[in-house]
Amino acid sequence: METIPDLRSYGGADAYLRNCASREVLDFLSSKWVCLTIGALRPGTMRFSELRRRLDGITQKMLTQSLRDCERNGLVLRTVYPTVPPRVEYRLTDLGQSLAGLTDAIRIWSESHMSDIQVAQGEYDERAARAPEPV
Amino acid sequence: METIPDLRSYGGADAYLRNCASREVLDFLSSKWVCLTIGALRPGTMRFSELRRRLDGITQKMLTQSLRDCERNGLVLRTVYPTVPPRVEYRLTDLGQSLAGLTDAIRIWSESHMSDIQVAQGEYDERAARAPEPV
DNA sequence: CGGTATCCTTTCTGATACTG
DNA sequence: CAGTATCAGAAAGGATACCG
Repeated sequence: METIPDLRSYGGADAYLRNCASREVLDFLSSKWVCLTIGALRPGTMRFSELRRRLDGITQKMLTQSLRDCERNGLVLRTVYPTVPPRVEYRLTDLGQSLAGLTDAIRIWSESHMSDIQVAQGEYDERAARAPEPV
Repeated sequence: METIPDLRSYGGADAYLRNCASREVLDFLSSKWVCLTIGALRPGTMRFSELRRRLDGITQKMLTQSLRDCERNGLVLRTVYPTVPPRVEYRLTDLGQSLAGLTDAIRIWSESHMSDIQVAQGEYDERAARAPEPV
């Protein structure tokens, strides 16, 4: 017989609680390059240098770190071919694939609502500048 | 007649480019508390103190900052009732609602795949400990 | 109640140099 | 090619005190 402790969240996990492990997962997914890294790997296998070109502005260090973290969390698989020079390929695991659709949705939302947000920012800043304090 | 410049991304926006404004939007959505803040407001209006209790572990400063940023980006509406003591209510805008489903999906993924990730971490760390360097 | 302001620590990030 | 190592600056985040 199985225990089903709390069906409001999954397996008792609740990211709103500070000590729940899912909070750490969410924090990891919120790091700067994870969304773009996962998204870049979604179509298929890529080499390190290909990823570096795709993720415009990323440094070697951050790409390495992002890929290592993704690998450690089971999202990305790293394959080294012992050639000279070395060839290293990255691809999503099944777990990574199950996430990629969701992160891509966030990225596409960012792209498609970019101008809405710019308008909102402009209005907010103008209001803030016009009414610094009610004297 | 409409101009449709580049259909690979939305309105020409491409978060993979470092200077595209959508990159900033994506970075903002990747900040630590945004996902939980938006998610907490999804069911309806909430007061500051209610949010603070819901987002376990958040400091007053970070909640204020997160809400201000969301407000500035047009995701959240802030309403002040000039009573004593003051009553301040927060709710999602239509733009915020259009995002909330996506961020909630990420949070739920984190909760439902938490144990998969913990297993992956354990395996990765064990491999790293067992093969520190091929001598 | 719902904040601001300040200080301080930690984490993140980038730049640079070097390596098998 | 695909990293690692180190350093320094920037940014994020937290603790605390105070305010209308």
